[in-house]
Amino acid sequence: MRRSDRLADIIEIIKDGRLHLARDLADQLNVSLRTIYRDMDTLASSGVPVDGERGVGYMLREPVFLPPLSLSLTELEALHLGMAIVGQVADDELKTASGTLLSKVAETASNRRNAPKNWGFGIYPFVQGRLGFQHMPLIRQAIRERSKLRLDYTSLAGRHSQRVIWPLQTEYWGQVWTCTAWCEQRDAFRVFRIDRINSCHATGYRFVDTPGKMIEDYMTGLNLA
Amino acid sequence: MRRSDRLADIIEIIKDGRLHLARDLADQLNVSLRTIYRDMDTLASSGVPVDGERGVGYMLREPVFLPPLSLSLTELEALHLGMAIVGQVADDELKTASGTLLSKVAETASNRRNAPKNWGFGIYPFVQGRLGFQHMPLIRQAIRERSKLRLDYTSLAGRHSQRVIWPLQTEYWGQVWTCTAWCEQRDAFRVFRIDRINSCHATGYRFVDTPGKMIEDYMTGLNLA
DNA sequence: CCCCAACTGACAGAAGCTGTCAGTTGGATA
DNA sequence: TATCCAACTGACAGCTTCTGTCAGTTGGGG
Repeated sequence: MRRSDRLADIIEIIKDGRLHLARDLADQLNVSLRTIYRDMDTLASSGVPVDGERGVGYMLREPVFLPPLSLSLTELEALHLGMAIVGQVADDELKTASGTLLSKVAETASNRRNAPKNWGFGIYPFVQGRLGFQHMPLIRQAIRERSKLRLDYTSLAGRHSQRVIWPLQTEYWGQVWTCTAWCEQRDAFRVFRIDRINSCHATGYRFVDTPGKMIEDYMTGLNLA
Repeated sequence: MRRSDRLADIIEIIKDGRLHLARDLADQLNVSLRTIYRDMDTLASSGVPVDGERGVGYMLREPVFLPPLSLSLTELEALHLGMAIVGQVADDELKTASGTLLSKVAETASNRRNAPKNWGFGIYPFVQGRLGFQHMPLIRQAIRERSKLRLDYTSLAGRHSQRVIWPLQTEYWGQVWTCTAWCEQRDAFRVFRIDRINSCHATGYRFVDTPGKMIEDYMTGLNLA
């Protein structure tokens, strides 16, 4: 087995985010412990964000690593269109992310033959107004971490309420963003318009995926076209 | 210099899409011709789409290669949101591309710690109806290749006309797609609603970027908010 | 037919990789 | 405080791989 292939294998293995001992990697790849340490050194010097801690093991630092991808022109166009739209309809956090993502791709894809300066997509503001964007980063984080949120909400009918919700998913409807959640007060699924949220805070508690209270359960209860 | 680094360099060099002679690469990288041939073999066996033709040189086949990217969680979310929207508002070609792009990313990013099955975004159809999507792949191709198109068009006012246009850019307005082009008949920029295009064919002729007739010129003529 | 430049095979010397061994270090646990 | 763990480091010899040289072949274009 070529050394470079083994290095790729190591990345593949530790990419699961779990802890890995050099000992285990050595066994798995049929090389000596010393070789693993040398490989880790090589990887680190190539910019792979691998952390080794004495007495603990190896882990990949947060950023998710994508191996070399080969994208077709159309896929690149889809990417550009998607990021252009996200840059228009999403909150600042996602806008920034769409920009940095594009710049990472562009940096490496730009010096190809006939690289277009312009990707042939123009996106003009088609969602305007106060959309409650300020709450979206917190809500997204809560969805990721399964954190409960305390909402101060005013329904479309004008009714005011306070809820503790388990945020499951955000939806984009072309005009408004909503958040589907399990509501502890109503003990049922509820969909909240994000622009109607007055305030929104993490409670500090987590929730756990519970059958009957997961986004899949909500989806199956719907009959979409 | 490590061999694996040199292989990366070779990819970097030929990624410009131009023709490269093994001789030149050898000079540039300070190795012998034979070594370049061996490297090319290694690259090909690793799946890099490099084409060598006797008497001609080396070139990278179409698909654009992205080197390993490191994306933050938020960037991955932006990507998922963008592709979800593209999957709703674009034509079949782009829809498919958004799907394959996501699957390529998912395949490699999915087995990370706490990989979400669901990315917390729901996108519901917010653009419906007959939008002239069937013309969009052709238009996009024409923009890429700078091909003139012959249109059969019905304006919103109901006026029927035939045009030869230089397609420059497509725009998405949240409800409709348009194409901005230089119109040979009017000798001016025109914006066409794609859902009002009755038919659309390549003329077989190309146009060349001409000052005053490029998308940048059109953009500077606008005063966007 | 010739030219070009990609390709192939063989071989020996150089370079890099690997395992073994014998350590050290920093953090967590007892 | 001592002990354990597993990451780390340095040295060295043997092995593997890479590399340049040389002497060819092959396929396409003029």
